[in-house]
Amino acid sequence: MLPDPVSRIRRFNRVVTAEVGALDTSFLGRGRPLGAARVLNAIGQGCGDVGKIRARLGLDSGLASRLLRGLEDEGLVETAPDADDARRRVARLTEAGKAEFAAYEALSNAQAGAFLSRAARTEALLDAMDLVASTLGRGRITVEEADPRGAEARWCLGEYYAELGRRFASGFDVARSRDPDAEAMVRPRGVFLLAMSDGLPVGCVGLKGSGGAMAEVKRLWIAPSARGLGLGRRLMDEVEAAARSLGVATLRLDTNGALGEALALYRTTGWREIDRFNDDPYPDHFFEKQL
Amino acid sequence: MLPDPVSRIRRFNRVVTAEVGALDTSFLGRGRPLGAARVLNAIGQGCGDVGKIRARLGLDSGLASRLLRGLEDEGLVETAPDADDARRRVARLTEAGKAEFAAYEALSNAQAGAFLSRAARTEALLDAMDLVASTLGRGRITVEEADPRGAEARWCLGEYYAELGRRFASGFDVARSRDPDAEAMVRPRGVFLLAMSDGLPVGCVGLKGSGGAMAEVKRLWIAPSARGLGLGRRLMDEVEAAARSLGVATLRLDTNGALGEALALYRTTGWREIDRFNDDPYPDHFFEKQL
DNA sequence: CATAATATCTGACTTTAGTCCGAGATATGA
DNA sequence: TCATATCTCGGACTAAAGTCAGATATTATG
Repeated sequence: MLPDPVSRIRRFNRVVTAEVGALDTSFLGRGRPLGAARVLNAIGQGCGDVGKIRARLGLDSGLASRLLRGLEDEGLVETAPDADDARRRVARLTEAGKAEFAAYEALSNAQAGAFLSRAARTEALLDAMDLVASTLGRGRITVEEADPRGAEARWCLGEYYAELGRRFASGFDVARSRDPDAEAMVRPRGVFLLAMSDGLPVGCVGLKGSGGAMAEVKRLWIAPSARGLGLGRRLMDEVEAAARSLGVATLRLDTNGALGEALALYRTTGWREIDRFNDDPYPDHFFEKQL
Repeated sequence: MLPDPVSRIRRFNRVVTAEVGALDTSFLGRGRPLGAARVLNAIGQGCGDVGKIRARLGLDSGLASRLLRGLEDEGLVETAPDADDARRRVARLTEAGKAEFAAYEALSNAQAGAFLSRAARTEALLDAMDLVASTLGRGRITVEEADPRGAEARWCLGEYYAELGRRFASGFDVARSRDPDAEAMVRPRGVFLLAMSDGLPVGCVGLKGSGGAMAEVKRLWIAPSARGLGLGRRLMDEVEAAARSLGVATLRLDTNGALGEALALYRTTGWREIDRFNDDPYPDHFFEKQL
């Protein structure tokens, strides 16, 4: 019964509940009760609707209202009725509120930095934390359209290229590949989708279109921390839906036999293997799907 | 600034505070306030002294006393003065208390099991959880003497042999090695030390003695999740102290060049490389240290 | 337009956690 | 032995979190 899986999970819970509170005490560092600090931070992160705040923090309507009033009395928050539906109210930070929010952020960053500077084997630890967080937070992973030239997208693509370099026997050099220009992956020609898990990008896929009835799926990548969560399938479903919304009737893609998970995914989701349709040196498998 | 280390840590904190509470709600599942449930569980885990409960849970003396009284009123706990020092009181579970404790345990196990059954890539996830938990809980790692024939010790030794098998080009077969019999690693001839991190064994070392002035350090192993925390050095310090307490004047050990971390440790902690002193087929480096 | 549903707010309330202090019993050391 | 320290306990208190039942304003619906 010793280090069986269940006792390992329970140990993780024990340690984490004991230590994470100590690790990030930023919510308690400025002489304000936890509840008020949480509301302030939710607003600072752009969650202004009173109802959303309630849902996000799991608060009773009365309690939420009173916490908001407290922040208003402190001069940190202003509320106004929603323009579309005057029953709702929207809260936003005043200048003083922004300063206070920034102070919380700085505290939290400082504490995370201090923890990191004490840790050994930082990269392995961060990878482990990413894996645990992605698994625990799998239910909150969102897929959203993004600009392929944005910071998150560029980071994902960089990781994707690096992984191809490791997995292809010949390595991988973007310059030798038929790299789609970003324009082709932006509406109205195409789209670029990012999977986000609590603020961390954990996957992407691009649709490279030309405005016609045919488009190509490119750059499907899942972060190592988020594999096994069914995210590849989800991204493919979403990119297909986006393709339909753009009037695309036929999808194509190319890939390499070294990417076994991807091959398996395509083969079980209605893709048909076809003949080579380009002269890119890297792919050796070609697929098509009618929408 | 994107997936920089600090934001990865903060994401981990966010996800874990949001999810771990939901993951293990066993302390709230039986209609008893958190504080009372925590005290009951501390007692169930053998932490009966009132003072120890206070220290472990970080409670004020008044609060602890009141929670205990509450559990007594429920008929779950009995207290009695300590035999050695009648100022102290010791609490123990009644039969009803044991049943209640078992119910909490069952709840917690069921929830951990349910989480596990939903997770993919279980082994990688558990390894990541171990690594995170060992790092976060590094301050609470204890080193204690244990029976080398106990379950924890046997598990550590099994992991140690498996690792040698992976790291030696020739593999490793215990039967071909000069395996010390457990008797030689038990007082008064020797000792066996276990490093425990929140209930999980994360390292071991043995001292094989014969009752004379010479003894041999064997089986130094650190769990992958606990490497980089300085635990090897700590175990060696403790085993040296134990050797001194047994009247040992000279320590020896053998090791293999494939175990680089161990070699580096010995070379920087006062060990002197000497000639081969046995005919074990696996070691190729031999060390000695005067105490 | 009347009615129902929705969103927020307020006031009154309870529960839980936590603090402070002194009392009483016991142990320790000059 | 006597002062002092230690340990637990209970009383009085506060703070924070959470609950519940209207009140009010707005929007949706037949």
